[in-house]
Amino acid sequence: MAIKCDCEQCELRTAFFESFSQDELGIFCSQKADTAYKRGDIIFLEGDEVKNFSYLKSGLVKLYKTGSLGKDQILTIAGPFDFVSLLGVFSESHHTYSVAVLEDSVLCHIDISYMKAIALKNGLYTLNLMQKLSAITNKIILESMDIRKRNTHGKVAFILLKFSKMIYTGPVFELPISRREMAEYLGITTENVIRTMSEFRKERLIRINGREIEIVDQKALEQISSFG
Amino acid sequence: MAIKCDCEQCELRTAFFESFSQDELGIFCSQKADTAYKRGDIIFLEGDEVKNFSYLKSGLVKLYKTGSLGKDQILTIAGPFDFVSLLGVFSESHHTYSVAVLEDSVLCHIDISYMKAIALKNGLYTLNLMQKLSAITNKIILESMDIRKRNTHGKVAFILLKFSKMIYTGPVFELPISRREMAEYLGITTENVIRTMSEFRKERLIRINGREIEIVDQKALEQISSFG
DNA sequence: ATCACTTTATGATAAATATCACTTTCGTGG
DNA sequence: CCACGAAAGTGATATTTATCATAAAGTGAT
Repeated sequence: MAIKCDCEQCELRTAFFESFSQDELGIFCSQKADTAYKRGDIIFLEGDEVKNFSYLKSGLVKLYKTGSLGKDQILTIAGPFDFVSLLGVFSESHHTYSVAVLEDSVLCHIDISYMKAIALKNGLYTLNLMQKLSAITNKIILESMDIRKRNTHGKVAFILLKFSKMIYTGPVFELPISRREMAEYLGITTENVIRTMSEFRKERLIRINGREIEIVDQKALEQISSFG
Repeated sequence: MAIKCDCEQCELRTAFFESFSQDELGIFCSQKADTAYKRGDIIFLEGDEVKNFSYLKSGLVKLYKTGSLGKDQILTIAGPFDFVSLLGVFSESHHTYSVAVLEDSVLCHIDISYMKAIALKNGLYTLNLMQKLSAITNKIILESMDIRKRNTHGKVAFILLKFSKMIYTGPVFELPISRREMAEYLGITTENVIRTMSEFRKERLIRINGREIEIVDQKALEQISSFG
C-alpha cells in the first residue's frame, strides 16, 4: 500500500539529504514510494532483481539467507532508519539475501538507477550515503564477529540485552522474533535457545511470559554476555 | 619504505579511476604513498586513528580483531587489489579492526580527507568507489555466513578450497596462514584444524607437507564443504 | 650448532552442543 | 468454539568440539 510522501519529515533527511535543495527534494520525493507492510510480508527474496534502494522508516525487518533444507540464517535485524538495501545493492544485479517483516513496517523505495544518477551529480549526497552505508555495514560485521566468539550462554545473553536496548520500553519488552529465529540469528539450535532462557529464568536473571521478557539482573546478564 | 608511484599501471585504475583525467591522476598520485611491508608487519591496529584509505597492490594481509586473552578473530584475508580500508573508514574516526601482513605486500595509502574531498567533487569516482566497497563488504559478510553455517569438517574443507583457488599455482599450494590462524579464521580450535586436516590426509583427500598442501580429491572436499 | 620458542601433531578426556522424542501451550482459520 | 499446526518447553542421549597433556618437528637468534 502506497502512502503519502513525507520526506520533509524524514529523520534520515538531515544526515542524508542535507545536500538537497527544497526543489531537488521535491523531485526526489516524486521518484520514491513509501510502502506499508505487515508482519510476515516478504520485501524481496534472495535472487530477486535489485530494483530499488530501500530503507526502513518504521517497524522491524530481518535480513536472512535460506539454506538448502529451509534452515534460515539471519544476517541482522534492522530497525527504523536502517538501510534494508545494504550490501550488494550497488554492486550486484540480484539480491544476495532476503528481507522479511517482523513488525508492521513502512519502507521507502527509491529506484536504484535514479539513486546512481543522483550519485553522479551530487558528491555530498553520495558521501553521506556512503558514510551511512559504511556505518551500518561495519556494525553488521562487528556484530557478526561479536556473536561468533560467544558460547551458547553468551549468545543468548547478548541477544536478550540487544533487544532490550533496541526496543527499550522499560524493564519489560516484547521479543520481536521467535525462539527459532533467535536460533537462526545466533547460529545455535532452537532447543538450546529455549533451554538457556529457562536457565536464566531459574537463576532469576530474567522473567519470561511468552515473548514478553523482563530483564531482572542486567549486570549478571552482561557478565555472561562478556565472558561467555 | 616508500616506492615509486605507478598509478598508471594500477589494475584498479580502470574500475576506480576511469573518472580521472591524466592531469587529475597526477595530482592524485602525488597525494598517495605506496609502501612495502614484510611478513609480520602491522599496517594498523584496532583503535588507531584512521588517517588513510588503503588498498593492497600486491601480497596478502589479514584483517582481524584481538580479544581479551590474545585470542584473535580473523575477519578476512585480503589479496591484491582488495581494499584494506573497508568498513568504517568513512564513518569511524578510529579503526575497528587490525591489519597484519601475511606475505610481503605493497599497499597504497591515500589521505582520507583527500579521498573525501574528491568524493565531493567527482560523482563517478565516488560511485565506482562505493560499488567496489559494496562488493567487497558483501563478499565478506556472505563468506562469514558461509563459514558460520558449516561444521568443523566443512569449515576446514571450505578454507582449503578457498586458498587453493585464491593462490592457485597448480595442484600444490602453500598455505598463507598457520593452523592457528586458520582456526582464528574459522572460529574453531587449532587442534581441530590440525586433526581434521590429518583425517583428510588419512582419507587421501589431501597431501600435507608442512604448509604445502596438495588437493588430491577436490570433488570429495567440495562435497564435505557443501554438506558439512 | 645449540638453545629457546613456536608450530604441528596426536591421544585421552571433559564439556558443550545437537539430536530425538515427547508434552504442553499458544494462536489462527474454519 | 474447536481443531489443527506451530511454537515453547523439557529430558535423555548421541555427537561434536574443546580442553589438557605431551611429544616431535620446525624456526630463528646468537
